[in-house]
Amino acid sequence: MTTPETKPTLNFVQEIVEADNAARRWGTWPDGRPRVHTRFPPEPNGYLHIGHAKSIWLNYGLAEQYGGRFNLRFDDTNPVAEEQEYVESIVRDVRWLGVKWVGMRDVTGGARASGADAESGVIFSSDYFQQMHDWAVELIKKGRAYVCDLTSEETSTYRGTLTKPGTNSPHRDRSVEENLDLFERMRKGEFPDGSRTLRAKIDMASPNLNLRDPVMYRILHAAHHRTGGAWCIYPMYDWAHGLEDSIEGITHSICTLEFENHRPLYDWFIDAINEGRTEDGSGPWGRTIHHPQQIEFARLSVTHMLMSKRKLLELVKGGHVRSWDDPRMPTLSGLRRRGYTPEAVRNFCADVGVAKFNGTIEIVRLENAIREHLNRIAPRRMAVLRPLKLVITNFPEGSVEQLDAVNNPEDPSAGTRKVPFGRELYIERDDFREEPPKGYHRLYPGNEVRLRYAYFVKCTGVVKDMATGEVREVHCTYDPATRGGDSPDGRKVKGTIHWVSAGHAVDAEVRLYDHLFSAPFPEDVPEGGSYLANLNANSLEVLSGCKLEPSLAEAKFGHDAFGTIMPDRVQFERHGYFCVDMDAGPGRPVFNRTVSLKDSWAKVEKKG
RNA sequence: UACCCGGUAGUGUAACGGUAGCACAACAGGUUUUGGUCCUGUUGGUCGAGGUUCGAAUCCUCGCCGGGUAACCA
Repeated sequence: MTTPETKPTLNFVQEIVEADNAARRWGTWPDGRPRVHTRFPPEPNGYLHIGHAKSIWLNYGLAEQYGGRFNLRFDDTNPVAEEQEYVESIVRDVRWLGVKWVGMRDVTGGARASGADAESGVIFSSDYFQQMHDWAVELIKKGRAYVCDLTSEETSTYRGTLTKPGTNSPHRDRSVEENLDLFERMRKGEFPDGSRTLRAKIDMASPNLNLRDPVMYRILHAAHHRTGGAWCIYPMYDWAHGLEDSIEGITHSICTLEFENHRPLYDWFIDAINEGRTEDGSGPWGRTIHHPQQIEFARLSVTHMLMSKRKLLELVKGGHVRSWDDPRMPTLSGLRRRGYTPEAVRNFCADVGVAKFNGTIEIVRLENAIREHLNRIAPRRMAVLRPLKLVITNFPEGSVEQLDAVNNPEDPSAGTRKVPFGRELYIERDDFREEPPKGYHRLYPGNEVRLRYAYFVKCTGVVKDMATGEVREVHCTYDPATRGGDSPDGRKVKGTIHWVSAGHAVDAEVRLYDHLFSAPFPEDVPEGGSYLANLNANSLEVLSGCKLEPSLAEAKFGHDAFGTIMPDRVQFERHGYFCVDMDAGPGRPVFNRTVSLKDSWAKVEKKG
């Protein structure tokens, strides 16, 4: 073979995985392929956003491309923050992205799925509470953990600071027997919230604060969304997470950069459990447990957006947006309602790449991704958003023609449709000027333009409101020889504008969106300021009385088997991509603008 | 002023000791029945100083700058 080796460039995580695979570091699947097993471990305390999509794409993508497996696991170790509502929304969003997790049930053929179907295969960390508890007892017996009676304030004081070492807890040297007894009584509920903790005995002088005897269990007499009242002690993230990964046989435990300092602890806990264990189970504590590799990557940041769950919640609660799925939100439910496709979101994630540098992606990259996909798949339609009446004075009164319009120039298989044409039309207000600026190619007195897929028309005059001077109607004549938009005499026009027949137009509401935050870095605020000051007052513009070509009356939004909305998406020619909003109903069309088309004329005009 | 991690065109990401490339953005032109798409071209970069080497974005040292870390959150 003389074919040049096409070496796909790998991101640093893929490089690690490939090196591991080459060394068979994690063994093999029954089919002989090297084992790769990833997971996405959200806490069910908020809605997923575009940043989570990057993590899901990374984790699932790895499993997919290396023939591995992927788990969807809820990290539900804190009963006070977590709710079933979030579980449902997260499952829906992960499914929407096109991910297949181990044990996932697919429902097709128009069947209606149940809640159990939706969550089949989904894992909950809380299912491992008993195992985690047993391992904690083991660490106590090994002298690696102790019950501490310090209050949270005292614990914090004893921990020291970034520059000063901590001090040992006075309870650090309790006997194994006493620790066992106390921990058992913690579990049985004998002590009030916050009165005691189980801590790992590591090193109060470590420069890594995570290693200064971290808390493994806290007492919380709170009902858990899954386990109810079964437990009143709950494991902390650092203790729980590696164990969850271990139990599931996760090979690469991928998380974001801020967990880099936690990796030594992740490793310490598993090593502590493995102390006294052997591969063949001959050790005093039995068989070694699996020890995954934690890998950290840079989380996604996008200009004009916010990813903080807390702030997103504030936007919803504070009424700055309508809901979690407000089309201006960076949530996956918001993007979906806005008209984004899972393909575009995935392409965007692939496009921005994976590295350890904490940067910020320009939002145009996201907009570019959805334009690129919708350009290929969205049917074209004509819609007049800000209507102005156009009267063709030499067109026979009462006559209607059906003209052929191409559905998608990028996709010949999409075919054509008929669009009705008559003497009175609507055109865009912006497509007519009494006094055209330099370089203006659209309609103005004396100028000839093409009505897309229809005829050449020449502007002959205007009708104005006597009182206000506002243009009420534009009058023109048409050239019957140019039917379809071609001139037999070879005469050219500079402009082509869209139109809708006044007698056939469908009235609609159209919602135009702009960045939720006008500042590229909304969180950059002066001392004492709030990111809320960076909200864009014009992020939503609602237009009513828009005129749509009649075929658009049939546009609707549907649902998949799990109830997730699947809106129809179209391009309004010369405007942008739009989708049907879930507020639409029979006889009440409502469209969201997903993203506008690029507009080089607007750029020119702005410059003057 | 402790520890950890980073720093390549405006933005993001490649180059793994051997020609600094790609995408988006910007700019210029071409095609066009969407001022869209598509095509062509242009501008523009290795944080700094030393060192190792025939050769350094890459390895070493020292600076500089940025991020993370002191929840009984994850």
